[in-house]
Amino acid sequence: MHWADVLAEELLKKQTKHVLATGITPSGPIHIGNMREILTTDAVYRCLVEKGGDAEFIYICDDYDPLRKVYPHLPSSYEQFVGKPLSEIPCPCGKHTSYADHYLVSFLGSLHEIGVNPQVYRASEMYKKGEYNESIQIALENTDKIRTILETLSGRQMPKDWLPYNVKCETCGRLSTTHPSLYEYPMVEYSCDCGHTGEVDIRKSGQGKLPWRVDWPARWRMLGVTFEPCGKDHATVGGTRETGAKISEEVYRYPHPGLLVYEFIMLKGQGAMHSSKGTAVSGEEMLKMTPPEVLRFLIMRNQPNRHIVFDSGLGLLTLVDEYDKEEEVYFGKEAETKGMKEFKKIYELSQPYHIPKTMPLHLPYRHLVTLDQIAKTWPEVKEILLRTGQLPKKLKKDDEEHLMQRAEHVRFWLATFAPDDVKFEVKIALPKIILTPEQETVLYILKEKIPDLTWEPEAIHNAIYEIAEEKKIPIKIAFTAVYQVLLGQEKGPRAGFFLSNLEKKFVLRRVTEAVK
RNA sequence: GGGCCUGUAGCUCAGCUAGGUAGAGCAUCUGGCUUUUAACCAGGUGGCCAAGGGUUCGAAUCCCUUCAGGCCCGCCA
Repeated sequence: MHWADVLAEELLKKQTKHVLATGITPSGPIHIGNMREILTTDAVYRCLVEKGGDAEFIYICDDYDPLRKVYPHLPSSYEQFVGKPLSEIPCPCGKHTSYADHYLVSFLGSLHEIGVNPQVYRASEMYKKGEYNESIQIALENTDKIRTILETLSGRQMPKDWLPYNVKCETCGRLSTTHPSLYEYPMVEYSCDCGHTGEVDIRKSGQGKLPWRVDWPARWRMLGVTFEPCGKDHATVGGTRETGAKISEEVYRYPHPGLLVYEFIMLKGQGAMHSSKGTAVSGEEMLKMTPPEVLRFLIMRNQPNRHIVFDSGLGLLTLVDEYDKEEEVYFGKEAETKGMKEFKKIYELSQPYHIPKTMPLHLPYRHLVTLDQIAKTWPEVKEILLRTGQLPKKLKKDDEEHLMQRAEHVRFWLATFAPDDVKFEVKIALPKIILTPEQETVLYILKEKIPDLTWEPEAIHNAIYEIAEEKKIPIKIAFTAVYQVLLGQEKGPRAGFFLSNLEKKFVLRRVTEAVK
């Protein structure tokens, strides 16, 4: 059984109604770990629904969290906002209502693209609407109990006058610089590093927030959460997962949800990825270089508790090939290979939206890598494909959209993470090169031959090969001559195939020019 | 120190949430075809499944111990 089915069945054994939650702080661009969290939840959600469960998938945007620091992606002027809730900081681009919204909007866009559409809750609104008020009161009244839990489980010492409540300073608007000193229902006294001292009435909403370790269990009860994945960093002994579960049961009297721990996604050769440290590959980039169904595939085929190594180099092409193979197996075009597990379910879960009724048109992904470099836009790529008969004349709309989307992902990859040895550029004019006499001979004969050649990969390749053989010129020299003239470099994509994708007229003109 | 993950062919890994004759891709070798670049097809070579113990008729798979590597342990996926 697929892991998501196993999890769904475990949940259904307890009850049929479920709320699956995921919470992500919009403090910066989405990163790769967010992708895993959200897709893991989505997988369980889909399985629950499929099995007749009454499931709800919610995403809680932690936009009431304070800005921790000036992240690498922010201008230094954001120093002044450190400590303020993300929902009350201006948008970096000026187009959104707040800092949090800026990232939330693009985050939701990303989610939509990978086929995840949860119900969105904003922590800032929940606090301001007073939905947290009761939880805040319960927390404050159980201060000692919470302190004991945190101190015994996590082993850290809390300050003497610590309260499970972070006041938002009425003067400077910061959450992280205040020090609550005394709670006496309904007032909390506090002082702030800005010099202000005062007190807030917890019956009024939006005056402060619960610290993360308390906030998390509080919302489980408020929203009836029954399942929520969390990263391995929370899963350590004494971590938020453990304290949260205990606070949930002992303070909020709510059975803690299933807290699935998932492993991190590592970047090949670079270890785990971190938003705060500035990542080598951001989630945004990962999304732009990996077709959505392939990104889902990567997550779905791996058990959550196993780490994933993402290779943004040539490994990405292999991943896409593996996905295509899986698709062929799913549609019965390829035999299932031994050790291929749960391919049916994995394929279905990999679809952002609908499962295709018939197999989508396949074009080797590597092929697109070449074509994208010959032609600059999709219509041109399409034209080549049609001219060379690599696409049926009557291209289905779905297939075209799919191919076009893949071509775009390839283009992004080429511009960013593709290794140099797959890159080339067809030069608009004859590059400044010095040809050896042997190469000139090859090109001269080739020029004579081209007009009568059928413009097909094999014919072209054979023609070049025959010239070399006839003139006793090493094959390699013959091929480099062709690459020199067109690309200005010694290597390139497989020659026959490559030239057949270029226009015959163009090649003839270039070769003629080169031997003039 | 603690937690989790990993250790299977030369390399990258699947198989371990159904215990039942060890799998794929790449590399290599042979042939098709003296065919550059990660070319294509057919076939071959190649593994004491990290080590040791246990459960079992039977273990890569379950349990225990050990060794090695990775990640995490204020906030962070």
